Amino acid sequence: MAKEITSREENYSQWYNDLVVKAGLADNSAVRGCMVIKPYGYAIWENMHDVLDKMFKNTGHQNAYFPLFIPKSFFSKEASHVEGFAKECAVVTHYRLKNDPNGKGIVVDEDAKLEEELIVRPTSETIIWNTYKGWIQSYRDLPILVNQWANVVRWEMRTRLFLRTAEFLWQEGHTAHATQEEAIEETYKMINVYAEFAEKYMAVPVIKGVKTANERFAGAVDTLCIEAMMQDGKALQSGTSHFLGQNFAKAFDVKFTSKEGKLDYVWATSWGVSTRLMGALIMAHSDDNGLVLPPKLAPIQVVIVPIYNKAEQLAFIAEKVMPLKKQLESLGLTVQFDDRDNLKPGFKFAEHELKGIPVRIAVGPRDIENNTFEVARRDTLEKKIVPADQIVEYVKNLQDEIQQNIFNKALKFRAEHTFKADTYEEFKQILDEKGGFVLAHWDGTSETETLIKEETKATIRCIPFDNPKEEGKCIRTGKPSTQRVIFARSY
RNA sequence: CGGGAUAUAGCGCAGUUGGUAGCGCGCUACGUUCGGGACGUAGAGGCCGGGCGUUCGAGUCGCCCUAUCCCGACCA
Repeated sequence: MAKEITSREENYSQWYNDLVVKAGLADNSAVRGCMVIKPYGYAIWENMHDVLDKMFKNTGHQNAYFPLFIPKSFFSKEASHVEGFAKECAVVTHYRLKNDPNGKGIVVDEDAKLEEELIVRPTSETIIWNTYKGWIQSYRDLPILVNQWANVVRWEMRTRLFLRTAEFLWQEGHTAHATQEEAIEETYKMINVYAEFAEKYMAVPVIKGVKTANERFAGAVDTLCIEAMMQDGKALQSGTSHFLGQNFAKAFDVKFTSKEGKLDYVWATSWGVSTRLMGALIMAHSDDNGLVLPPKLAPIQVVIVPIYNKAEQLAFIAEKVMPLKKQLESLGLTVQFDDRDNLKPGFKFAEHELKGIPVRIAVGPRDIENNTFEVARRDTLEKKIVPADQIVEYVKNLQDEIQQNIFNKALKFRAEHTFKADTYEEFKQILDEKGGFVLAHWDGTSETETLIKEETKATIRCIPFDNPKEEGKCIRTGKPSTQRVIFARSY
């Protein structure tokens, strides 16, 4: 019986995959590139969902739901949106099956061909804007601040659990505004919500910034994003918020009468985060013993393991543990008493570490005798004997301490893996040998960015808000530049 | 869509020159264990991805499908 989690240093992607599967988060599905989220993984997603949902509602948004299927013609209405999304989509062409006339099995009934194909949504801008057209006549109908929790499908050629699956769960906010200023404000507001969620709940430090034209969402005027660094030094785009200008309003002919009685197109935003956040969470904190979950999102925050060899002993321990469990629960903590009798304590310890449970309390004869508990924290793996009268407060504080500690650790890691490069040689060397974020000058053109991408596989992750201005020369072309931007290889 | 690989028990794999299927883990029962991934004994579990062919005989050889994985192009 071995844990068989590959070491991070040896093969990062294998380590990641192993962890996702062994920790009971997800499996590869029988359907190509899709995933099965297991209950434990889903519990984490549910916690993320609940926190985000509350944050959206606190910023004035409401939930709604739109169709899974989108008529093909909707996609041809916004020109650049077609470019970006017309390709890798699942397409429904028929609506009926029949028994195979030549033998056994079921075949598609060719007589049941759809007049117009339906596209399984890769994102919902088009169907939502088609709907908004009917909702908006006057400035009094604005703003519309709607969010949708849904699944979407993008038929990617290369897939990876959580990071890029063919089907994934996400939320997409779609807002409509009377003015450009208000829409832009909304775009910034939501990227700030994402950043706050990432840092305060996921304990993942992120950089907020704006995407370059190359990396911009298809159909957007501007794309804001949060970028996180994984433990292999690669960047992960963790959330985006788009200012769509009037592009979709024009494409779907959504006009409103302003206060002044003038007819104008409405201004739009869209923003989303997905189950990819699960990947970020895993890759940002976990170690070779398994997951390390931030207490604020852990499905189980405290696990209590009894150590005993006779049934009476267990009963005795349970008697001592139950009041503690209740006390901790009354403080809002989720506590599990792991009294499974077919497993040894050592096995349970390893399993709870694999699952990333922040705090483990062990209770055995020794503790009963001394009136103590053994408390182990997942982030540092340190163990401490705590007197019974201090245990509740200790465990409560430890939750906050772990939350803070793993954030600090990730922040430190990012700082240690962020470099400046002033020449192209230096730039490439850092990418190959150290990885991480490279701050470098760039001449501001798409052509140069594409060139650098082709030559080094690094892309501009974002231009951070409040980026310091600095005179310099583009590392690739030598042309003048006014600021450094963040380059990195990414997922 | 190119290039490579794989498909055998729930999972991970072995299976020689073709002779009718095995190992480890897990699972079930009982017993001993229990402060860092225990052990013994006894069990259960397989249309060898699908189809066609070669052969007395195919997990093994040939052809054709299909699916999955890895590397590219694409991407939250």
